[in-house]
Amino acid sequence: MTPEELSSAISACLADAVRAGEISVDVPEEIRVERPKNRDHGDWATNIALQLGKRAGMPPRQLAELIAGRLATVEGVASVDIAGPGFLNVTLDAAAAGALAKAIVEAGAAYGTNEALAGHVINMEFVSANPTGPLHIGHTRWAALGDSIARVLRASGADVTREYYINDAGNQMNVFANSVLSRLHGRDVPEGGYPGQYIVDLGHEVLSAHPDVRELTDEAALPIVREAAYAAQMKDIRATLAEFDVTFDVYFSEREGLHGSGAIETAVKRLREQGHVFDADGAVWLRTTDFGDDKDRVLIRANGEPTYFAADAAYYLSKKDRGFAEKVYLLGADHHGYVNRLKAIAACAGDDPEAAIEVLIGQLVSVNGAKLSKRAGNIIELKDLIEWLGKDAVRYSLARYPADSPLTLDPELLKKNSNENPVFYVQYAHARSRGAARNAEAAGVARTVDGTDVFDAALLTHPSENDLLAHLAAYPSIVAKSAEFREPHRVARHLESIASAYHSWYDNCRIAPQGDEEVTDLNRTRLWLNDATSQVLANGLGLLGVSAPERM
RNA sequence: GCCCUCGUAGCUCAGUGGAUAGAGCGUCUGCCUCCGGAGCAGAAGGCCGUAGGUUCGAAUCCUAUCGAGGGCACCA
Repeated sequence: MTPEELSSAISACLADAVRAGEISVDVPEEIRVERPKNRDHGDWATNIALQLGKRAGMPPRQLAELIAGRLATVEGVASVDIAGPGFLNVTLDAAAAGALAKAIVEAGAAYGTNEALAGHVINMEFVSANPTGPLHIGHTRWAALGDSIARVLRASGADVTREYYINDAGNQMNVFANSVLSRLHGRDVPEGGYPGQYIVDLGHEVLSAHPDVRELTDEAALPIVREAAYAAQMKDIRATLAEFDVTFDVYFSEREGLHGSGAIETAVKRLREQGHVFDADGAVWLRTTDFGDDKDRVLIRANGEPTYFAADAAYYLSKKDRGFAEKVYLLGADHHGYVNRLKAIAACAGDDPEAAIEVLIGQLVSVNGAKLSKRAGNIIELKDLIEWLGKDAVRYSLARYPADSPLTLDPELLKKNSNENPVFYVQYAHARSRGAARNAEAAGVARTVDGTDVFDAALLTHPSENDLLAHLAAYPSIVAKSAEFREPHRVARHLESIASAYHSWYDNCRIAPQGDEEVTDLNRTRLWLNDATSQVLANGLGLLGVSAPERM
């Protein structure tokens, strides 16, 4: 019996009591069932009686008794106790709890997926680093978390598109091109240009593609250099993201998608039709103050050039037109002033901003003692971070904390291949369970005998088995919560609990027989539980973009 | 000035109304003739920034205050 099944069983008990006229209260849709910290409080506990007591006009303990009496008769429930002011503490039959092990193995990679967000069509925009330089530490947190959030949302049934917005329009591209051009001629970077050795390297790349570019006048060379350097830089960014196991479904070019296609002009026109555009001081404005912004924003400058804000508006409409009802923006803490403007755009476009736009703000992350990249001009490059600490360690340590907490990573810890390092602790649990399975197989233990599954859940009676099963049982609801709150760290933390429960179980319960002992059904049943643990760890690590090694 | 985020163990951080506030690291004590000791079992360590409020119950919600970081462009 899973916590979800127990939850609906309690719900049914309540509904039954209502039908019988013993209480009068609205039965909540979802009843939270939690794993109590104290083992004396049973396998699962709920405070539903405390919550409903007031509404039902009945002392919580009395309400708890109505539920407990019914719940105790449910198949798989061994006992129900009422504790304290009205907590319900439920203990399951070993067989009812243990059946889960087989169910997990049979579900495989699908265990933990759910349909809570089915029907949601979500666009997630993140990273969106400018194509004028390499990815650095400022991009890593959202790269890791954004990708994991997308995976968790998909695991909950959502239709997610990961999008990277390329700021390839505007003056910065010419500044970038001028920097590369200067370096390629051996000159210093002009005032306000981009520093860093990588600009020189880009120059070399441009030269190998266009050997004669140095013969041209600067004016003639500039567009060639710009396009070649831009392409080379984007290639570098994509390669780094690939190394980080982060993939995007869409790379959206501002230049092609908005400026080249006339989308900005169209967007201004559409917003004007909605009645929120006005002209003043020679410029074209959007009246965002109608929707909570603290000042109106310029769309088209007095000189006729569209602002960055106009591009934002057009980009919003592009997402809307492409069918994304929900648009998620993952931004750094330095962009929070942007949120109201963004929502005002949605409102001006006639959408409900709260439903259409979700902005997640991430605090910056720092790494103690990280080497600054001379190549890229004294920043910490993501590429270097991956090479230094390893992709798994970087991704896991970022996924382990919620985005809004300021974070300082300790590289000395991350480099350790031991239990001091949480990523290795979890990966090791997986590798160990695979090793245990190999060992069991060598000892003649198999989950099936003559084509028939051998599994007797009632044999899983050890307290550590009960504990491990409960942690495995909670996994799907952790994934669902993780998707609901956009917080993959919940998955990471739970995997650590599972790893701990597994190690403890491993220490207490042998899977393979010892010495000359016969292989028993207990060995076979435990192999199911072992393999179920491997499966859940692998599924969870997969959501975090971290590998689940067979051996370490 | 206005706005946002964060103050929890020595350190890095979980914990979005429930039972004795948790994990990892660090410190201390035990456990390897037997499936991976990259492990397990245990100990010590807390005025949950501070002060009020809400209620059966608050680290959690509200108000104030102190501290840290960030934001308030016809820049991109």
